[in-house]
Amino acid sequence: MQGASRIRLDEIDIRLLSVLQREGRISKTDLADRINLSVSACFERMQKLEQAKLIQSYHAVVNPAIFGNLQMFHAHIILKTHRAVDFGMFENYVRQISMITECYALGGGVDYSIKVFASTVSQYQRLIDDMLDANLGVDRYFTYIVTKVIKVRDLTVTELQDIRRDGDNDLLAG
Amino acid sequence: MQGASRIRLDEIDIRLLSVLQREGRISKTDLADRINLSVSACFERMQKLEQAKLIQSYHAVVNPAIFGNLQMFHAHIILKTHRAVDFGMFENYVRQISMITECYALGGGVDYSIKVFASTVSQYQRLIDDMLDANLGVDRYFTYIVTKVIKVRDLTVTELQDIRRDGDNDLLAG
DNA sequence: GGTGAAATTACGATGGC
DNA sequence: GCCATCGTAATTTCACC
Repeated sequence: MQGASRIRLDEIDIRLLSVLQREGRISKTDLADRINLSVSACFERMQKLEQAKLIQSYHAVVNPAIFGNLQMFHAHIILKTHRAVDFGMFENYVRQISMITECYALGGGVDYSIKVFASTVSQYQRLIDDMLDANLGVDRYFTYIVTKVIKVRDLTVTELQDIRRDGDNDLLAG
Repeated sequence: MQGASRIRLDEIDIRLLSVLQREGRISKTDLADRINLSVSACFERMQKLEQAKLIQSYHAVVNPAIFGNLQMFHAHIILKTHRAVDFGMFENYVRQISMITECYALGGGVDYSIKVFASTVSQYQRLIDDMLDANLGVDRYFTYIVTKVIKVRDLTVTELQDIRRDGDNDLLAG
């Protein structure tokens, strides 16, 4: 964590963050009401949280099916060689492909996991073929087509707090 | 897609969505400036897009390291039996576990992929052990610890448009 | 660090093009 | 479908506690 941790968060800050996480465009007046604070006090806290980058950004969520539904794919990827330069090349490649929305390096036998969005299976396969043709040293890949989305969400601040508390207990007990 | 597709989107709508996707808390006045529209015209379009649920929600992104960094895990899960009731039980279980932030049903040999956040490996393992103890009919599971996040982003409206266009070309050519 | 009131600016409805 | 106006409401500053 960067300079972010320099701020002490009290209950009010947590509630402020919780509300903004769920209602990113709520007016400051309504927000102040919600957390039982005067508008100006609320405003100052909000500014402080933004400046400290504890609030990183605000976004509208646009219906992803706006131009028709897309198919989601997961893939696991294993490289031929495992030097820093090999990883670097692969990572730079995926960063520039917009259809690849997520990429993680994994511990164990698989090097990378990627999430891909495409209109069709053949469009996805074209992306994979292009990747294989790009001399990135991909040894093997495994495609997992997503047949159903059961759950997708971000952790709320309350959940972050709960997980951390529970994890700390774990250390004491273990 | 629901009733959402009943609206024809022009260039101005796309730009409006693009701006709000990146700057979810921009004032309507600034938004209007940005897309070269009067405030009232901009306001009307924005309302229309919200009512049509093309804009689904607004959110503040809170620094997830606010209480210290969490470790991310991916897991693949295979059930013993594959009746609708087996899938239903598993899916209801993961829906109520907040540390599991994503869950997808996959085609092929693996039934489910989940994304889990935990403070420590042992906290993660406790979640898995609890899952195994819950009589969900889990046959096997594979844990993939995330060692590095290369990329995480949502698709922009422009990218959604591009993917769709490219996918349509694909159908014509193939 | 919190409040309340004042000046500035944004919002959202309405009527006209 | 876009623009201009206008009363109302929200925003942001500031002096004070």
